[in-house]
Amino acid sequence: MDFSRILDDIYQMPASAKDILMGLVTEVHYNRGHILLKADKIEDDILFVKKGIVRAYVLKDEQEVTFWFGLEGQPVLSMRSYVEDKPGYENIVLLEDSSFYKLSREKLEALFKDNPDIANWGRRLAEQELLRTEERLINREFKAARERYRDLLSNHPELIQRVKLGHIASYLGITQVSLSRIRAEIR
Amino acid sequence: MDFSRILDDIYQMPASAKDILMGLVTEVHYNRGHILLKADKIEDDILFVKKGIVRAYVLKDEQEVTFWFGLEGQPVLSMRSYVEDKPGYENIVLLEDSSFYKLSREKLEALFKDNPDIANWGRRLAEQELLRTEERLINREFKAARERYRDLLSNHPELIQRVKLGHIASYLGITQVSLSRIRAEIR
DNA sequence: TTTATTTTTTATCAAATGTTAAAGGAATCA
DNA sequence: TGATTCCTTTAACATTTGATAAAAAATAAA
Repeated sequence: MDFSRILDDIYQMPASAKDILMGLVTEVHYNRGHILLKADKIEDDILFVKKGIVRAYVLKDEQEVTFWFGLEGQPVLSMRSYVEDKPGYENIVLLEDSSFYKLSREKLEALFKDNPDIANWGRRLAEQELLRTEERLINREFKAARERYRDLLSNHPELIQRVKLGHIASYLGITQVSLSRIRAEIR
Repeated sequence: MDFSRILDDIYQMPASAKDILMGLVTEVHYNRGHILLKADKIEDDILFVKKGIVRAYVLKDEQEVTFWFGLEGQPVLSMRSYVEDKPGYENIVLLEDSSFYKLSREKLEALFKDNPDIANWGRRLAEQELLRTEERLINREFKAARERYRDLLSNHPELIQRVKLGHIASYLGITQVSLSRIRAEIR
């Protein structure tokens, strides 16, 4: 997915503003297993997945609790670094060899102050992530794991091919054994 | 909590921009039990709690699943109306007689386009809510109900006084009976 | 206050999920 | 190919949570 399309999907800016962001972006590539963001570190960049897939997790008594998968087109950022300029809580690791569009947080912050169109682009980015995050929260709050697995199957069937079931179970908030039972039931 | 303080806590604007928002705001008051936002309706306003407390819930097979409590100073909005101008999924009801600061979403949207300072204020509002929402999601994802109840007790002891335990149980994602068991254990 | 109503706790039993261990499959590498 | 490693499923048992009902406590109404 190209960067121009990613920008437009968030907020349609005049060409002048869009060109500034297009000029700022760089591309990076890492292999499967690379840790893109580290917990307890202030992250200086925000990224967008060009190709590949990433997994966000938090450590809980030696266990990795997965709370997000990032697919093509999605923004990857340390929320607390982005919003409060403080160390974040999440680790983000590549599940496949992946490439990203990268923006400097510092430069972006300066543009927000200077350029009203880019400020509105940043506003829409946050608003859209906010809605998605609240929807994930509510989904989790009121659908059982069984139902959320079915939703995953119908909305993101490719995810189940590309991601280990242990990670999916952790994302659903159940053990891998329970997920196996659910899968056996459905078959 | 006064509106000027609420604005400043989100983002410090020059007086000129702040005065515009101060001029736009109105105050409203409703009694306990009043339904402030209705599911499946496009909401035209966004509000901030001046005094009182509200509860957001979604209906799930005749049952109300609580996913948020709004205390003094917090923004109250239909997320999907605010972000996508579509009907929302949540109901919000007053748990006490409460008063609010109210802003027209349409006028606010126009100001975002016209006024860069207000656009940045709107950006910060969304970013801060985003961080809070993601933290709630992660908390829920990796802390057991027992631990989250303890957190509530230490972070918002007043909530447990002001809100019925049935609502708290629903917020924690457990039955009222389970919450009673947890409370009995802790004593 | 007394009575009625609502909310919270306790008890009992059933159902769902977790834990641990072992077996079966799939993928990787020499 | 065969051996090794990693991933997924299955089984057995323990623990937790839910559902339902009833008792106790708290709140509201007469």
